[in-house]
Amino acid sequence: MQVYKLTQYVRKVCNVYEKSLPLHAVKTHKTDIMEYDFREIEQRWQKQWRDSGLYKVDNKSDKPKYYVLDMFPYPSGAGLHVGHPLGYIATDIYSRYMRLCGYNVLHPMGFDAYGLPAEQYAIQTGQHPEVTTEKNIARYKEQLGKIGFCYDWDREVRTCDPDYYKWTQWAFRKMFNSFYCNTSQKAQPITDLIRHFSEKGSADLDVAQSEELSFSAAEWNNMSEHEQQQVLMNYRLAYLADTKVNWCPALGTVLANDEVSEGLSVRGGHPVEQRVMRQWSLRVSAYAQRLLEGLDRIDWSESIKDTQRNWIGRSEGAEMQFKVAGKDLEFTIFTTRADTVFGVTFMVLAPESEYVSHVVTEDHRQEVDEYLAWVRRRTERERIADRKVTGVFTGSYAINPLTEKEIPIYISDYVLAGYGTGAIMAVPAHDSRDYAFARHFNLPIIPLIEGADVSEQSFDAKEGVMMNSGFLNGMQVKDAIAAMKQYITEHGIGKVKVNYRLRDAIFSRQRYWGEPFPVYYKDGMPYMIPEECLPLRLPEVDRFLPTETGEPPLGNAQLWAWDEKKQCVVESRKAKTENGVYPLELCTMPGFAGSSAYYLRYMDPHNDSALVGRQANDYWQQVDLYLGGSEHATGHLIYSRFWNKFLFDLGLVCKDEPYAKLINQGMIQGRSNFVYRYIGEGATGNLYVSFNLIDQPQYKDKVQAIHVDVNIVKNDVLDVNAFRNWMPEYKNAQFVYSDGTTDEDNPYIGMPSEKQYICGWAIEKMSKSMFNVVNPDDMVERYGADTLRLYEMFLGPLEMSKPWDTNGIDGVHRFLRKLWNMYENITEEEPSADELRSLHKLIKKVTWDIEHFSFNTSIPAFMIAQSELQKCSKRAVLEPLAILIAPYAPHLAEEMYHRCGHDTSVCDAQWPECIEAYLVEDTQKYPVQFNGKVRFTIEVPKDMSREEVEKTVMADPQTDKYLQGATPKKVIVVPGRIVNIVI
RNA sequence: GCCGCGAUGGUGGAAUCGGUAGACACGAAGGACUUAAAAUCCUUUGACCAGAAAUGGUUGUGUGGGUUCAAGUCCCACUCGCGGUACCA
Repeated sequence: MQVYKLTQYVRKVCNVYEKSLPLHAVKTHKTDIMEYDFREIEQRWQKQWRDSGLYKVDNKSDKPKYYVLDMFPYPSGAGLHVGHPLGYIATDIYSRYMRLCGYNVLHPMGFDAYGLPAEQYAIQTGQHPEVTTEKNIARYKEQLGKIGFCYDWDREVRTCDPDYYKWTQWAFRKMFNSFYCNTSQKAQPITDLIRHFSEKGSADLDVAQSEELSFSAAEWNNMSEHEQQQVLMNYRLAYLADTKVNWCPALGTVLANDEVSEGLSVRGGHPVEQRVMRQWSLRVSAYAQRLLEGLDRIDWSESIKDTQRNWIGRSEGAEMQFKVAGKDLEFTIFTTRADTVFGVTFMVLAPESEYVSHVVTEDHRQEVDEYLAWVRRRTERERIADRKVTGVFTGSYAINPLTEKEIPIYISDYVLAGYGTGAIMAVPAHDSRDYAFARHFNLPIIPLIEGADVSEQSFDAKEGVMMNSGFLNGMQVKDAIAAMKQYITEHGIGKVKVNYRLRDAIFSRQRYWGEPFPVYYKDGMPYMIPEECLPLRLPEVDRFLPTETGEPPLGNAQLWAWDEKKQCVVESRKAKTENGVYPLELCTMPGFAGSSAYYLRYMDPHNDSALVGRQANDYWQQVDLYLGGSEHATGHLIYSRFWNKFLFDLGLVCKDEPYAKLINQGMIQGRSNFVYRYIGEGATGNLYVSFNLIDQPQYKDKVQAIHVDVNIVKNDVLDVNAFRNWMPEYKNAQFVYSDGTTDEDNPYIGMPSEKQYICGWAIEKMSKSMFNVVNPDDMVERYGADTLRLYEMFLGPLEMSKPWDTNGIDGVHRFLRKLWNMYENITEEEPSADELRSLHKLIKKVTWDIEHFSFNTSIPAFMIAQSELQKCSKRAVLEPLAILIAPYAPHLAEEMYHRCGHDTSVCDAQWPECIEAYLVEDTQKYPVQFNGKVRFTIEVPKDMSREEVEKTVMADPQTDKYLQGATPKKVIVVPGRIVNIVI
């Protein structure tokens, strides 16, 4: 008895062990059918493709071009999980399909290799970020390589490669030397502006600028070089300015708006505070209107276009001047509700507004200073979390230009310095924020729209008939806005103005691992390193932390000064001692610098005289299909469009939009599993209750859910031994199994028994901390790349988020094996009509699916065709079938195609054409409905007329049964579809 | 709050033009093969009701209305979930 149980135990342990082995390794040998040895097949073909350069792409071809791009991955230390390749598989399918359709397809891959995580890791471990980055990239490439993508690796780019960042620096230099002309609506060389200044000063100028300056030509010409440079900074597209920035103390750097979410850094979740610092910025706002208009001409999802429209935030309104009572001072506000001027009962300035110091009266100074200090102390996060009304009276009054009444001027942080003019006219009756403020400070609220009840809340809608508004009374809101705009323009009180929410991008990072700026400082004034000296290489530092004096990490570099004469980098200390040697910029560029134009570099990756050669750019034009996550909507996808438009203005690229079509893939979520630790009375912390029991009275609310590694759970059944071995704290775990028995009822502790421990589950983000990460390598190892590719697509629609559950993968693996078995003995027989119908049905379906990016629906179509053609071994069917599946399962397809007698790659075959004639069936099935309910179906000849179908149905004996003697009111026959009899 | 997306069996999902809802796959149950297990194959599988069975019926796509001969699909109102964004004047 004992002996028997022991052998049984040994066997079961072996089985558990075998489960983790590749399928083919445990398969018994079968002699009747050939084995699907996916490992051998995949490795052989991957080598063959590599050796033959099958995926090398040429910039010259008679074929039409097609450019497919995946979003630039950041090579993280964690490697890829199964969610990452989803989009890459989709684009790979599309690329292979387009190649089969006769296109010259560019499908490159590279790495966004600069970034915070590698540097944080360097700070912690002292390892150079270059070393870890190199290692991570190698790992990524290995993982990607196993999945069988058709990337042309000769075109790989890395943002941290000097040959690459040379062009990032080069573009920055160009931006520095450009300004944006509003009249021509494009970037122009700064030399044009200098000429204008020397001829006309600031007159007749309509350009993008930080602030409005006014000077004559004479004044300009009398300025020192230093002063002129200072003025020019107001117009450059890459400019240095004191800006209110998001400072993240934990990361020791400034972050862009899109890198901050709810007051925390997106990377790492550290608190962020506001600070004023001298930073490089890119004048993205100059392009706001073009970025907005461009959206109408590109094929992107409506949701991402909407996100960008909101981010750009165009609003049409008016700027108006308000005089300050008793002072020779007026200030400007921006409003979209010019119609509400008669209801303005107070004014509000942003705490940072430059007007503040001018309007504060002596007796209010202390109170105001205290308030300003308090506002400054608050972090961004506190401000968002705590929305209570705060503010302070300045002691001054403004004069309403229409009512001539005096109204108090307040300061409050609900008015933002960075938007409009940093000052507003408050209309409490029709703006909820002004309303809350007015209520708090007991300020008057004057309703301006008939029927609006403002006793409880403001009436914010832009509709209704005006009242209490002088000459506007009786007008509709829309008309009143127009009328008021005209009035203020004519009376010189203000002007019509369009405002954008989009702000300039802060471009400096106080970090090491990024592109160095090609900039040195002469008397604090920045100068560009000559173009021919690029790239300016990232120097070595001995530590990656800020210097003792608080300078960025590059301050630690020994070799980091510019010798203007020798035109080279020299020892940092010489900047203090030698003439003609100047300090170099210590900040580096942000993450989006290197990813803004990478798609252009892929077109011509080895060109050392241009970012992209004219010919290469003319050939590839722009990205035809871009696929990636929607999280880049307000970051990369705006910057990249901006960067491209700038290069377009300079005549360096031929298209003003980089990505013609954009698809956002959904996220692959994790499916987490849980065990339930008993924490009730007498708990030892060692007892785990099966999921199906946790609602029973003795366990209810007495268990604690704990994440368990999904890799030791199958179909929600826990491998209890693997669990005990998983972590030391679970070594002595005891279980209450699904049938209520415990380990004590099962004397052989440690023996896998029939008793099952059922785990709970939840759909969560795929992450290490949830123990739900599934690795693509493991999937390739166990099932093969082709199975993984198919299963990733099979999971659901590309654009939708969906959970990963490894359990379903067996189904597609079985399908591939069955498909493979059809190719054993291929014959030259003529296919039957049925076989041709199955094949051409499939051709039609798969072609439609790929063209509509509906990859998930193709897999069932293949499965159905496989089962219909199970017995077919005819080359005339099997060969096109191999081509059809080639985009999805390239290794297997290659093998099958060669078995059909070819010695060239299936990649260069021709996509089969659907011949409609084969699809035609001679009969047609009609579901017959009575009052919309299907009762039976009839089968009639295909070409039967509507009348005859009706006659046939009415003559059918089953019809009498459902009519029950009644006469039909109406019989609807939809040819080829349905019959509905209305009684 | 605002904007966008979504909701279909135990699970992932299908239904592409308003025309047989639940294809395909997983899971589950039962069976065959096997000393045994794995693998493989076969059958059943939305729910409910009737029947020994064949089968027949009712109900059913987040909720409530509507349009239509016919609605998962179109219209109106709402609920919940996910993502983005937030004093943007």
